[in-house]
Amino acid sequence: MPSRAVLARELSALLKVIAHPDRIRIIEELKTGALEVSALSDRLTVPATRVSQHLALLKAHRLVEERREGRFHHYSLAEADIAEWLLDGVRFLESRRASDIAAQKAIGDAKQLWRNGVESNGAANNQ
Amino acid sequence: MPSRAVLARELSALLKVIAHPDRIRIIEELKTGALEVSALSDRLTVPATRVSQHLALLKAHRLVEERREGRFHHYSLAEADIAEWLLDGVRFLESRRASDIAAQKAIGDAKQLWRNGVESNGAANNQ
DNA sequence: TAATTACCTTCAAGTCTTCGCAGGTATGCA
DNA sequence: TGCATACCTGCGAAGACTTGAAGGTAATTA
Repeated sequence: MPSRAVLARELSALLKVIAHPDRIRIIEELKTGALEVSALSDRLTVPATRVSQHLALLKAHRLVEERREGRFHHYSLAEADIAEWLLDGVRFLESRRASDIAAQKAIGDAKQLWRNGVESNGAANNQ
Repeated sequence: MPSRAVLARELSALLKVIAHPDRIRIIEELKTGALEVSALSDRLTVPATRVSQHLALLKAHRLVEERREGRFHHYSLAEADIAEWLLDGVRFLESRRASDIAAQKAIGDAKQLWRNGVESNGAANNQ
């Protein structure tokens, strides 16, 4: 009987692991197949040391798997679902961003009206 | 043209906001309707000050909305989608936990066999 | 008016994360 | 054997997050 509190702790631990720009990009890059550290380093333009540290963390939480071949370490997603789920998050974010831009425009329009001194306008009593 | 890097930064910022046990539980509680601070404090058994601080953060990122009525502040989810999305994450976690328990049981069984010295058993060569 | 309730904000301490660097290991090649 | 490549690990500084305490505000009640 995993209590809600326990589940929330575990989920937050998982989210914390994912919640880093570099690590999100690593997961995205690995969605299309395994890559080695240097390749990821190039694609993200992030020092290989840092990539390696991120990968160690992702691996510790079993989000990626390591396969060694000679001196190369190939990393791949341990669970493809997670990448899909992440992508849903991106979609959510993009729709929010779109509405942000609309809201920004509305504010801009309102300011424009205000500057022009159109106080006879009935819709000017917000805040 | 939001670059991948920018999107990854924004998504990680959003995930960081969500990635806290208390805040995950707050989002879960609000899924069924608006609640005031003291009600959340009771349900999570977390000091009201802390709940208030979490809510302020969630509100700043527009994950929740505030409606004031007398001295009560009712909070509700600003975007229902996000709760659904979170729930997908929980499901993912639960399936992973289930397989963990299975793996754990397999290890336990193996240890049991090992203790009993049943080395003639063909299925005893996992790690 | 004074007290109470419900909530908010600021602050300081403790903790956790991130990052580059220096120094390691393991593999391959000459 | 020596050297280069590909990667890893430990360390410490800088910064971010979490938390309770103290001291607010605003609305209700006596």
